[in-house]
Amino acid sequence: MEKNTEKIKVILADDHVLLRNALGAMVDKFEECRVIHQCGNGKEVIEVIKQGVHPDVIILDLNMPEMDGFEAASWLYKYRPDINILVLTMYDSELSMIRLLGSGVKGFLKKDIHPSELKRAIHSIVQSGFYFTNHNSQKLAHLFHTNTEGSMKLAQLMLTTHEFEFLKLACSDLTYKEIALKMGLPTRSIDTLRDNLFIKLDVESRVGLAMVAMSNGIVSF
Amino acid sequence: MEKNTEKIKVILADDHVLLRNALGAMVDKFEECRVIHQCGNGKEVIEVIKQGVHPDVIILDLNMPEMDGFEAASWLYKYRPDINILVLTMYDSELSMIRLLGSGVKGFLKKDIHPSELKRAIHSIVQSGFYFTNHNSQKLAHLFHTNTEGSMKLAQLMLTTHEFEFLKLACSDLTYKEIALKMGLPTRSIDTLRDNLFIKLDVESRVGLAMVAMSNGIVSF
DNA sequence: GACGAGCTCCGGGTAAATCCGTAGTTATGA
DNA sequence: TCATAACTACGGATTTACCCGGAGCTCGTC
Repeated sequence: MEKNTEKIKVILADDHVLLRNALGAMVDKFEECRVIHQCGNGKEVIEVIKQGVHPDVIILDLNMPEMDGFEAASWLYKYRPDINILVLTMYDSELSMIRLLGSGVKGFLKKDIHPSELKRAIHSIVQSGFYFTNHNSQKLAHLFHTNTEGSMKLAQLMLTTHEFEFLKLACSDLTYKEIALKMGLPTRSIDTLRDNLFIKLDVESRVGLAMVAMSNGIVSF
Repeated sequence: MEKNTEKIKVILADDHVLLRNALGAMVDKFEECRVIHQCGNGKEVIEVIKQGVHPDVIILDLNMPEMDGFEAASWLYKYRPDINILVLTMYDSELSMIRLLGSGVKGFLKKDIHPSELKRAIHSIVQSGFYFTNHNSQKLAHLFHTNTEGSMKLAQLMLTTHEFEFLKLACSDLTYKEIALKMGLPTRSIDTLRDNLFIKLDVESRVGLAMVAMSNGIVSF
């Protein structure tokens, strides 16, 4: 079973068993790869890692129950910064990309790529420690581009802890007053948080906030 | 290539190339099945069908660009009611189930099932014309259960054309007044639409509506 | 026709969300 | 050290969202 120890050891995390299995079969067919574990959420990943398993790559889905890709990536970055993380996402969002970069994620893949791209990504991240498609690179380059609107846009997409927490709570039936209570902040501060997010995320209503949060995988549903 | 014509001919529609390919490879490995086409959206499916291709099963994803699973299923039901449709969805939603049943969909699959379940589903829908998991059956049975809250709940989940249209428009920055304009209805009617949907969908704010719409695949994003 | 059910429409009122401008506090860096 | 920016906090004014009750309308059923 475990004969060929030179193979790239991959852990796959996605809550959809069907797709995870299909993807796992595909990765296993890449000759130099071997899926050593499949997990349904971030917690399972961490448990496996804690048991001493040391993969070369972890392919993380963003939306998962129990513990999502964001949280899992943050944990891994903190306690096992040597493990390469490749995030596989439905969305093409600068917002989550920025956050994930902060969590030490070194590669992004949209789910609409060609299988050969996945293969290339795995090799790239193992060999060079990172993987970005041209598309991603362009986005990043554009974001970090100084002097222009680029850097402003980057600043915009850096959400503070409060903003992030608020954004998640805004995706509910809760009143701003109730959200303020939950966050331990005065209602007025919530007003400012909201107003700032309206500008940062380029929306003009709470529904807009909720839509952005969902379409960027920030809230799981 | 096309030697074994007795195989079950499958068309696969999902906008995520990676997952679609992985899934296609899996289905192709089921000995009695053969994926004859892969499509990225509903429009492509319809084009293929119009060209005279006649599959035994079409496996449809719900969220797709251009033309989503709802629209594709409706078209197929109208013009090719003999083709079996199997809907593959991320969500476990009674709301979309009801709507899809009305579009002639005869089988549902959540993306978190085991591969063997997919195989069983394909065979079942080809042989008996339908496929429901125990879970689905229970949901349906519960919905159609007369005399109790069941039938009421069914009625609740049957959205009118206006309600459906409003629900989609509610997932935006538009004001109710603006939505009213777009729909050509007086603002007061929008009020009633909203109030009814609050009850039907068991939420108590517009954000709640948006969340339900998104988590049931009613709005694509 | 009488009836209820479902859809559309309305008035008036309260609470919430949104907009405008202002200002204190911290951290960062020239 | 002073300037700058980012975060937090506030007051007051306006618009929007939400809630309550009522009423006409069509349609199918008995």
